[in-house]
Amino acid sequence: MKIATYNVNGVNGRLPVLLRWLKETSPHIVCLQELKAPQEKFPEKDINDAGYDAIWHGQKSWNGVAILSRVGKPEELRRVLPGDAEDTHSRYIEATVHNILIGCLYLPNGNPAPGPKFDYKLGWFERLTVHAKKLFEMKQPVVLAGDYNVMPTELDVYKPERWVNDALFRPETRAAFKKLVDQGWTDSLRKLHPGEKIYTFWDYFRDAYGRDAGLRIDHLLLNPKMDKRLIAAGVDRNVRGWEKTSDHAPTWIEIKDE
DNA sequence: ATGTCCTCTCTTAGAGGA
Repeated sequence: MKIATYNVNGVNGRLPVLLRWLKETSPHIVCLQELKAPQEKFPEKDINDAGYDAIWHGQKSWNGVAILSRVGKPEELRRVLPGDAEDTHSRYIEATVHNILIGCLYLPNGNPAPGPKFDYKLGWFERLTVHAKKLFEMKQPVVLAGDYNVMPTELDVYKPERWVNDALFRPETRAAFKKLVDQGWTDSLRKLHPGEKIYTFWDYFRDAYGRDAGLRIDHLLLNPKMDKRLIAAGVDRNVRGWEKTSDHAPTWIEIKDE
């Protein structure tokens, strides 16, 4: 079974790309981020016609997350990350799918740093870490998938020295990611491809994709129950080369069926 | 500083976000 995460950068503007990718690769469960669509403008019919059930949490203009499944309708558990009643961004949705707990997240970008946006990012990260601790301790297999807006190590950036002051790579951000992973989570792509240069995002600027000036910022973290079933992991980087494509590429894991 | 692409609006150009 294949579980994927994909920051689509506008689910309606990107619909042909999304549908083509779903058709060509047939992932069983998909986490989407950056829908950039209000709740009522999610293309539910097209998604259903492609063979997927979906739940989503939209927002006008920005953010927005969804979980798609062709192995049973996602049973929604929550659509807000706990810990801040004032937080109105739609950046988290969680469901049980096929007896797997799926957390789909879109962590704040945080630029410019330092500043209020960076503070919001670190605060969100802390709330995620608190919530993840509870999920980690569950008996069920758990996947925390999404756009973390973090390059965990220098290996995950085409030119680390250029990014040290950026919110995606500052020491505080990397430390926050490490604190989360150190609860015991498996960084699935890195586990199966240690030492390998893998990117999931290439800027639209200056032909970043053509130059392979990329970043690895989309991650699938697994608890031990899920890690045991991990078979393969990768990035559909060719999708980044399609017309009218997102700046992210779909990132996925393959797991053993039980 | 810049580059590009998305969405929305006091809309067909500019702002905000990434």
